[in-house]
This record gives sequence, C-alpha cells and structure tokens, in this order.
Amino acid sequence: MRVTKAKVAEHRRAILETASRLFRERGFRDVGVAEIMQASGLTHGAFYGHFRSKADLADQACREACAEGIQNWLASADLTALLDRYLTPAHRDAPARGCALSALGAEVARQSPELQKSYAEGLEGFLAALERHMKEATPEERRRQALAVLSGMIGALTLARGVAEGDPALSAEILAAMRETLRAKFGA
Amino acid sequence: MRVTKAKVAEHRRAILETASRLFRERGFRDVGVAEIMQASGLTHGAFYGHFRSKADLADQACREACAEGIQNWLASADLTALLDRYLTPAHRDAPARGCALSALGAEVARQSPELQKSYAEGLEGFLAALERHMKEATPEERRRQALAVLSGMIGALTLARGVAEGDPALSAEILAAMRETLRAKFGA
DNA sequence: TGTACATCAGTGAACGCGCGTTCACTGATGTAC
DNA sequence: TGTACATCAGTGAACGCGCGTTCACTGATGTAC
Repeated sequence: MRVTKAKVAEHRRAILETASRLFRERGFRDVGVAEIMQASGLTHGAFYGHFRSKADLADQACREACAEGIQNWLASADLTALLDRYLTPAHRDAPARGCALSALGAEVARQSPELQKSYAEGLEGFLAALERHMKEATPEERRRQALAVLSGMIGALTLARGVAEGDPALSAEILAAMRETLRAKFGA
Repeated sequence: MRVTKAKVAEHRRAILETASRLFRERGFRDVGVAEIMQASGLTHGAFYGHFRSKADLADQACREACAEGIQNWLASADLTALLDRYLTPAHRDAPARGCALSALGAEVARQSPELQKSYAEGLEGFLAALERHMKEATPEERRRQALAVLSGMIGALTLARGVAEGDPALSAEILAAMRETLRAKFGA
C-alpha cells in the first residue's frame, strides 16, 4: 500500500531516530532490523526501501547521533557547566539519549572504515565545541588539551557504565573523580 | 574418549586463554562458543563439560584478562614509563593481548552484574597499581587522581581504536595528546 | 476538475545461516580386586 | 603387577531460535489525458 511522499520522509526519519537511540542503548550487534522497524511503527520488509543494509543504517544513525550530541553539548556556557551535565549518574543511566561517542566508541573499532569516518567527524565536531572552552595560549595547545579532556570524559563515562550495576559506589566515585580532576586542572 | 586429568586441566586453561584473547579482540557477542573451542583444539560439544554457559566463560575470561593486564602494567617503573607503553599504536593495534578494561569496557555495561563485579575488581587492581605512581599528599587525593588518569588512558585508547582505520592521523594524535597531557599534569 | 492506469511503499511469508545448548554415543582413563 | 569394569571427557549430529535479507503481492498515490 503506497503512502504519501511526506509519509515516506517521515518513516525514514523515524527509523533513523529509533536506530540512533537503540544503537546507543544496546549497541549495533544487539539491536536487530526487525526490532528497529517495529519500534518505528513499520514491518521489517519495508526496511530495504529506506536503507541499503543494516551497515548503511548504522553509518547514518552514527552521524545522526553524533550531530544531536554536538548540538546538545555545544549549549554549555563553560567547561565546568559541560562537565556537570556530562559526568553525572543521569547521563550514565540514559545512554539512549546521551553522548554517541561514548556509547558507540568501542564497537566502532570493529566496524567499517566508512562508519569510523562518520564517527571521526562527530568526534571532530565535539572537539571543536570543547576547544572553545580551553584557556591555553596556542590553538595547538588548546586542541591537545581538548583531546585529553574529551578522552577523559568518555573514558570515565564508559567505566562508570561498566560497573554501574556491579559496583554502584565505584561507578559514582569515577564520575566524581573525573569531574573534580578536570575542573581543577582545566576548569575556569 | 576420556583423557588424562592433566589434559582436562590443560584444555580448560586453553579455552580460558583463547576466550580471553578473542573476547578482547572482537567482543563477547562476535565470538562464538564453537570458534573458541576450535581455536582451543577441541569440538564445541566439550565446552559444557568445562563451563556452565557462555556467560560463565565470559565472566571467568574477564577475570583472567584483567589479572594478566594488572601483572603486565604493574611492571612499569613510573607513570611516564607506563604511559609510554599504554598509549601507543602498538597497544592500540593489538587488543587481544592488551588492556582488558579498555577492550571490554563498553560491552560490560550490558552484561550481568556478576560479570560487572569481576570487571570492577580488575579495575580496582589496576587502580592500586596506578596509585603507587601518584605523588599527591593524601591517599584520597592519590586515588582520585589515579581514577582520572585511568579513565583518561582508557578513553584515549578507546577513541584511538574507534578511528584507527577511518582517520589514522586523528588516532595517532589522540594517543600523543593524552600521553603528553598526562605526563605534564601528573608525570614524574 | 474528473477518470484510468502506472508506480511504488509497505506487508508478511520465506530463504539460508550461525548461534547457544543438548544428548546419545565412543573409547581411553582410573580403580577395585 | 595384571585384569575387568565403571567412569567420564570428548565427539558430532541435532534442537529451536533469531538474524539479515529477498520477494511476490497489495493497494493507495501520483500522473497523464
């Protein structure tokens, strides 16, 4: 049953947003095409009218999720404000709506170079937002520090998620330690 | 065909070591029981004589891999020496023999609390090794800094792996930036 | 504007495949005498 | 030490299941007149 051109575009957006959310929550491997389509209000057969393959969707969903994240974190006034939103139990417990760089990082290493490129572009975007908050003299130094701060944020969030259910106290400690250390060494 | 008791123990070790290596390289999800058994010189049917389930093996392989890592990194003379071994292209390109905390981190978040506990214990072990290299006054401060340094190391390695094939220059830049920043802010 | 028909987005059954796990069987090991 | 037999580690076929992907079909949309 054919549908309106507007509906087609709407369906495509729905699939992309659902995938962007589910992939961040449970990873590329643990989320199936059928589940994404069902959660988007369609049946699995329609998928291949919108995307060439699951890998194609993964690539575009990664771009989507990164773009959403950059816009989100760009809104912070300064580094301290950004850290106070990023390194929190709330962010840790809501990966579906959280930073894609952290949620997808480890899995991206085993995906196609194409997807890695999309991920790298998202990383550069986030990095640009961070650099603006660095107070070192030279641009080279600001970029280096921004890379270190970004790595620290992502590492702390990843570790905090890894032990969230197994050792909640340690999980909270990791977030707090990174927040305080980054504020002390790089903050305003 | 029954085998010697010594052979049984040998087989168990082989499965555990193979799993520890393959899981770090490709993740829990992408490595099957049959592949692990074949790589260990056995057939898949014998698996359940050694482990209760794949999840059980994952838990024990995680412990195994963490323990191996702690012993490995503990050998470094100081923080600078440790960083010069950890934050390198060589380590990035050989996850199978590298740090388990980094290789398994993201996936552990979606595993059982039991496995997360094993992971958390591995993390504490690495942390203890790092704390000895911190030069802050109080134990509390040393632990906080060690947590931040560990998070930074793992985050940088994860990101460097994520873009290794998609943007090799950025990958190398991430490792170098974290190495220099940690050395400058925490090094000897 | 109204009609006739070609287009094509979505449906749902079906495909081959690999997964984790089970199980009847085999035959060398370990043990009781 | 030698023999007879129970034990049990390993084998390989088989299980049900969910995966990504394909395809004949349906019927509303968009278009040509």
